[in-house]
Formats: sequence, structure tokens, C-alpha cells
Amino acid sequence: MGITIRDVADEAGVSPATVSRALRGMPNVNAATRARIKAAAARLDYVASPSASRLASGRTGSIAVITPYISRWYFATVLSGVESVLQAAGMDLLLLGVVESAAPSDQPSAAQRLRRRVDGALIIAMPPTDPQITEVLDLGLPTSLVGVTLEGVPGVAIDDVQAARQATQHLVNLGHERIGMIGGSTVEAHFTAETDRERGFREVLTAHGLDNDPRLATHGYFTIAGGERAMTNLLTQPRPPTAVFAMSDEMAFGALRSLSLHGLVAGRDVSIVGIDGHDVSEHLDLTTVVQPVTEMGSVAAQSLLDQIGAGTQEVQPGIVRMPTQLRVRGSTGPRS
Amino acid sequence: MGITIRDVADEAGVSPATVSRALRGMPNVNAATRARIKAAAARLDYVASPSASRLASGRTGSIAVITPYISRWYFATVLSGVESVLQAAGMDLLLLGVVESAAPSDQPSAAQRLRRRVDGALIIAMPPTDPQITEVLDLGLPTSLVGVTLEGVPGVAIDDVQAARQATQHLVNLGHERIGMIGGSTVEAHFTAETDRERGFREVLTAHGLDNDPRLATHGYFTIAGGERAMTNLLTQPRPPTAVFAMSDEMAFGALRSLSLHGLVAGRDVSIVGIDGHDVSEHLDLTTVVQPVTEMGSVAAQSLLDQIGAGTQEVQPGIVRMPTQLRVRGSTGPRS
DNA sequence: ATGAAAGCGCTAACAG
DNA sequence: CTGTTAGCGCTTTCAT
Repeated sequence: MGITIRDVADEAGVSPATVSRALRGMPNVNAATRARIKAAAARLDYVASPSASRLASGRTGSIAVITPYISRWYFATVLSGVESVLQAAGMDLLLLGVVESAAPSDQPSAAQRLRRRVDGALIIAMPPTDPQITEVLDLGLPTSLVGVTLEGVPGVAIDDVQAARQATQHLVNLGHERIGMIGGSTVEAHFTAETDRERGFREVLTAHGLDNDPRLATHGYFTIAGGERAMTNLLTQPRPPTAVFAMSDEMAFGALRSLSLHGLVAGRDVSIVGIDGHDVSEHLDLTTVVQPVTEMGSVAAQSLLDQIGAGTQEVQPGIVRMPTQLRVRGSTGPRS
Repeated sequence: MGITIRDVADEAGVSPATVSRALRGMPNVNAATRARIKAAAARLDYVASPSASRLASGRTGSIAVITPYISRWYFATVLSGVESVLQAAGMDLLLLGVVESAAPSDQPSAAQRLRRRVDGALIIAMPPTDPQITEVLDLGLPTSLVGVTLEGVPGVAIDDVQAARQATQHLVNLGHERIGMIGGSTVEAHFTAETDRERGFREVLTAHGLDNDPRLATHGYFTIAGGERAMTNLLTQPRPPTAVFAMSDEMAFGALRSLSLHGLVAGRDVSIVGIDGHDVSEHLDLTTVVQPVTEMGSVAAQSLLDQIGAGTQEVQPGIVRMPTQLRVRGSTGPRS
């Protein structure tokens, strides 16, 4: 089938073991020998068989990325951060899409698909109570989470309470007193980001003695269309809010759309603020709380590599909180 | 380390060979024996070691997806289509980001990273002349392209000439006579989609005896910011166009933004049409030529699986052209 | 239909 | 620093 380590060994006049050591950069190899082996390998255009070395070494050299959505902005952006780090580390990235809280199907579960196949797993923003997640965690593999936090599992996330506070405080500072919220979903499993953001929102309202009218809390399911519906809902109420906090930029996009359909101008008639720092937000002139999404992916990937490399050294990974930053644009303005 | 096929064989009272046959669904196994083996495997919670079976069989059971961008809408959307098909087929998806026409670095090239590692490769929308692509093709692996076409290589794409015609004809039908274009990049390597779209655009202009003023052809580099700059360029010319064809939705988003910054209203003062069917386009009310991006990924993945499964049967894959559809929205309107 | 035996190509002790 | 010797866990002829 191909050139084997045996061929290289013969070509260089050494044993396969030495070739193995030399090519993997192990310490105990004579410099001259190593050079000769490298030359031989290059001459023969040799590439080691991953299957063979995995089998022999017990390491797979690959890590799985598990995500409920591949094409949505947040997930794709995290993924790109992860990919660059893994690529630089020479690790294979196995992409695994999962359906959120899928009904138990005959298809093998995500966890089953990982067994004996990867050295670690990175999970992007799934509700921590999802059975798919717990099943993966039960595998005992080094694992890292992004955008969710779970006691005892290393991960990287923003301070969601704080991010929501930044957004809401901004609206309050502009003089708004009747402030609506577009959240995710009522039904979906306890998703830390969502509950935390709602808490931050309410904290600021309460701190300023503002209206906590439950009718002002709507749900946009983290989609553009959902955000539009939620905003329309808010606008058609007897006493609509003068400002709205959306838990994601995509929902905020929908809200902006609803506004313009109703002949209203964002930042003048109604203020809208989101969370994310989505590429499109700049061009929609949306005020938002920016989170470093690509970097979160990189950091999580690096943490995973550290865990794997650590071996017995027991690195203490913990949960990394990344900073967020309010970016003020035209979609928010003083209460008219 | 784990349960091996030997353990299952002992548990079921058969030989490892029979376990292997039974579990992989090979024909020549007694039904009762197979059932007993499956039960034993389930009892022991056995999962075959991929490394071992890959080494023994010579098949890797994985395919690589090579893409220059991971988080951009088009690429992420193709990827999700690919992923669902591969997952259903039980194939591993190895994600490989590459830098377009990267300067030769010391890092192993994309092609090197594939050798002995995958059964096939799927390449998303890279210029076909990019050395990275040709190097992969030279590997002789089953390969499938998405969004680019290359003589002799199976792939799936839209008819870019036709898509551009649809968009441009729509503008002409609305009475526009001075029509601008926002293309990709002048410098970048001969990218089929780009040259084809420009051809379709010019064909329609010529067919109607319209102005082919070279100053009306600008470049937005397929980004939002680039589209905005290009549109601003067009608007500040002595005789600006009354309608603009953008080669991608993201560039069209930038164009819309430029318009509103100049106090102009899309669809009334200037018409804008894009190509893509980006999620956000609906909510920006952008007229666009929709391409079935997710499906293109699925089809390409399926074609790749067919090639691999075909063995010696020599399936004739060829290039699949997917249909595009003009979706008229508010960003285009009759010449004022 | 099942078993025995021989690898697949590499790594990892263990000697030397 | 280098070679020898065993496997890693599975698949695959080839017998039976």
C-alpha cells in the first residue's frame, strides 16, 4: 500500500525503532542519525500511518468537537477558534453535530461515537442537563465546555450576569424606565447563559426601582425570526417598552426588523441592545455587548490540550471567564 | 485498556473472527450466532477500536473537509450539510481549515495532513488554481468540490452565469439602465464563481444594449465591509448607478448599509440584489438569488460516499448543477 | 457457517 | 544511542 517505517529504516541503515524515535523528535537520538533518517524519509516521501501509531501508542491524536448547530454564527465562530489551535497542535478535529435533547434514536449516541476514538472532547453551548452532554462527561474523557458552565468541568464562558448588566445599565443610563427583554425559550432545559442573563437584567431593573412587568419578558428562541415575533409582541402591548434588551444579536436583528416594519426608528423611538458582537451587528448599527467568541474557542481548545498533555500532573483547569465589552452604536439612544 | 474482541468472543463462545463478521453485519453468519454475539457485546459494552480496524482493513472510515473559512456563512452552511450526511453514514468528519494560497510555511500542507488518514476529501469553494487544492487532488483520493468546478473533478455548484443573469435581468425588468456590480477581488486567483457571475452580468447588459461602463464594476472582496466600501465608491461617482448587482449577500448587506448612511432608501432610490439566500437577507429585506447551500453540502458528501463505496465499479460522478431561484424582496424596485 | 493463523504498521519496554 | 522483541486489536485469507 505505501512506504512503511521498515522501508525508511532500510534506506537509512537503522532499525525501525530508531526511525520512529527520530521522526517523532524524541530526545535520545544522535543528531547525525536523525538527519540521515529525516533525509531518507523525505526521499521516500514517507508518512507514518496514523492508524498504526494510534493502535500501538494508545493515543488517538484527535479531539471531538460536539455542537448542536454548525452553521449558526456563534457555533461556527467558536469552531473556527478551536480549529486553529488544534491544527497548530497537530491534532485532528472530529466534528460531531448533535440534535439537542434528541429523542432516544437507534443511531449511536454522541458519546458512543467518541469511545476509543478521541483523546478529548470539546462541547459548545449545550444545556448542561442535556443527556447527550452528561453521557459524554461520563466517558471520563478530558473535556472542555464553551459557553456553558458546569460545576467541576473545565470550560470557558463569559460572565453572563455581568454581560446582561452592562446591556441593561446602558439602557437605564439613557433614561429608559420601561425596558423589555427578549430571552431564549421558556421550555428549554435550564441553560446557564439564559438564566444568568435574565438575572443580570432583573438585578439592574431592581437596583433602579424600575418596572419588572412580566409581560415585558418575551422569548425569541435565539433566532432572527423569533426575535422579530418577540419584538412585535412587545410593540403591540398596551404600554410598550421604550427600550429592549435582547439576549443575542440575532434576536436583536429580528427586533430591529420588527421596529422598521412598524415604522419605528431604532435608537430614537425604541432602543435595542444585544449580546454577541455578531459580524452583522456593526452593519446594522446595533449596540451590543461583545464577547470574544473566536478566542473562547481557542482558549477552550488550549485548555483541553493542556489537560491531555498533563498526564498525571493534574493541571487544575477550572472555568475561565472572558471579558465582555459594551459597544455602543446607533440602535440605542436617550428616551424620547 | 478496554474490552477487546477477544473478550466478546469468549463471552459468546465463538472466535474473534466470527465476532468481527457478526458485528459488522457480514452475510455469512448464522442468525442465532449473530444474536448471541450482539447480546454478548452489549453486555460487555464493547466498542471496536477504530485504530485497530483501520489498520487491519486499510479503510479509515473518515473523510476530510477542507475549507478556507469556517465561520463564514456559506462555508459553515455547506459544512452543516456535509456533516449530516457523513454522520448518517457513520463516517468521521475531519475538519481542516486552510489559509488561501498560503506562503509555503514549515507547517505540513493540507495534502500532507490527509495522507493515510482519510478515504476521501471534500473541498469547499477554493480557487481551483490554489496550489493547496491541486496538491490534494494529486493525492489521488476520491474528491468532491463544492462551489467551484474543475474539469474532471466531481463536484456540486450552481450555474453561476445563470444566477447572475437572474439577478441582473430582474434589475433590467424593473427599468434600470445604469447598473453597477460589486464583485469579489481583482487580484485573487481565477475563481470560477466570480468570473462566471461577471459574465452572466455582462451578458444581460449587452443583450439589452446597456451601459457597460467599467467604473461601475467594483470589488467588495466577499465581505460586508468590502461591500460597503464598494457601494460608497459607486455612490460617489459622477453618474452613480440606479441599481447594483452584488455577487454575494454579505457584500449586499454592506451595500445596504452604505445606502442608508447616504440617506438613500434601498428599493426606492437604489436597488440592490445579491446572491446566496443568507439567513439575514430576509430580515434585511434583500432581494437575492437563493442557492441551496446546505443541500449542496449534502449532495457533495453523498457523491463522495458513492465514489468511495463504488470500489472498482467506476461510478461516473460528474459535476452537479443545483438550481437557483430569484427571491424578490424590498431592496429592489422600479427605477424612480 | 466458523475457526486458526497471519499480519496491518507502528510503539514501547528492555537490553546492550 | 540503537537494536530486539513483543505486542496494540482488529480483519482477512484459507481451511474445515
